[in-house]
Amino acid sequence: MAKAAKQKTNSAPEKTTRIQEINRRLILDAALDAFSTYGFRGTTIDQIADKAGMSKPNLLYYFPRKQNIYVTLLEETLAEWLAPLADIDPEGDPIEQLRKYITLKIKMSESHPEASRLFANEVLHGAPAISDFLSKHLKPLVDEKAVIIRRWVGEGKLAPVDPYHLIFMIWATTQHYADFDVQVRAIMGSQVGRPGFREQTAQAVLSIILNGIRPRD
Amino acid sequence: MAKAAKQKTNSAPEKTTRIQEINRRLILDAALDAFSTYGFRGTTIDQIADKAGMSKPNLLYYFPRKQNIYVTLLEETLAEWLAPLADIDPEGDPIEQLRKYITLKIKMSESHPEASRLFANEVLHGAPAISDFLSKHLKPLVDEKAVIIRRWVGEGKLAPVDPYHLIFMIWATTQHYADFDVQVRAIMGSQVGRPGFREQTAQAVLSIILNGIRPRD
DNA sequence: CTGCATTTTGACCAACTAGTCAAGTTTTTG
DNA sequence: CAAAAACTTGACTAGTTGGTCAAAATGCAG
Repeated sequence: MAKAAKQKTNSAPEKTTRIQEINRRLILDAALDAFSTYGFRGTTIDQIADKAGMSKPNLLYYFPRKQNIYVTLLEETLAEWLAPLADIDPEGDPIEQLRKYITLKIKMSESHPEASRLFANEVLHGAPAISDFLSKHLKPLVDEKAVIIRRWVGEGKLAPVDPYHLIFMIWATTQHYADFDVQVRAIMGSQVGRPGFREQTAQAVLSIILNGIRPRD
Repeated sequence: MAKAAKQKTNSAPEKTTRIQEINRRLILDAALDAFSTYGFRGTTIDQIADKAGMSKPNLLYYFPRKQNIYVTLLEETLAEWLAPLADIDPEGDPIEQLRKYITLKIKMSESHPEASRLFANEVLHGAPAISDFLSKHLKPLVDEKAVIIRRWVGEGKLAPVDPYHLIFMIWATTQHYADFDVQVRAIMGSQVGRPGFREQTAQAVLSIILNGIRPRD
């Protein structure tokens, strides 16, 4: 949807200039910061323009509507955010695959908390901009992985567990550290910033979930 | 903070009339609905007044500022929301106590999803209105329960687990079903509404977490 | 270096929104 | 039942915000 700047011709090519590339990036970075902190309604175009170091009309030259910036950001983010799930290998060792997945998600939660918050905010408010994406891309992917997990359970490689709830639990737990960062900090204080905190978190989460789904006799 | 309507005298008593009681309730109910769906900035006073069936100036007669409604709601909600954690019995059986806690949280997530979303939204945006509450009330409570859990671990009644991360995991997982309801529905479809879904959820969550922290030899 | 396309911006507007106010209506109370 | 208190509202204001526009500045191909 996000139409770029005006072009010489009205045909397909959509060539982007050097300046366009730079400025669109500046805008998107600034917008991610703002949207993830204040939400869509709580963010003004002026704020984004300021942060991006340009005038409001100039920003609107690249993204004619505020909504365009928001949707572009979500689209950009979602693919990347879901990649690790797609990477779960049906032929790998179940516990090992899930360990890798959880570890990666915790890393992402630490390195891109704004992306997590942007997404959380959108879903929290009913996902008006991405409900299509959820049903057309997310659901099939999860369904696919659920089949694999269910097979693993059938083969006795995992304790009997509902695959969907397991995936929700992994999402909820890992993203909690990004989305509820303020609360985590209020409770754990200075520990949060310290080096090694992520490893400690990963250790605790992995220990509970993996032991929770390890096959028992 | 939330000052009630004008009173006869300017002394302490703060007596509330029948009408005040009814109307404040109408306003707060309408506001919870709106704030939890659209967030603070996304909700207008007119919206709340409409939903509550009164004029905007009349609403402002009861809550002179939009902020007042919001803060009152958060305060009202938080105490109730935290009660189950406070109820964990240091002398009870660890697994049983945690089972009860998790079950209760999942029930609340289903019966009061708006409250969960209101809170999630506030924390997601940096908890500007309740950071005091977090450090002055939530932290001490969690610290207190962490000591208990740590003792349980020491006594060999639970597998070695960091109490804070365990509590975060319980919060994250249970509240996920309220906060990310749209996503859960997009993926699990019609199952979500069906009777027994909550029991199925509770079963899955309990199974993973409790087995994850059950003492191992 | 010249002419055209691209980029940038100050000034502006219309819609929206939190909050005010004075004048009315209803409820309570002595 | 009359006066006082409590409640209700239409009309309004001031500030904010998304978006427009025409004109100026800059970049770039030949």
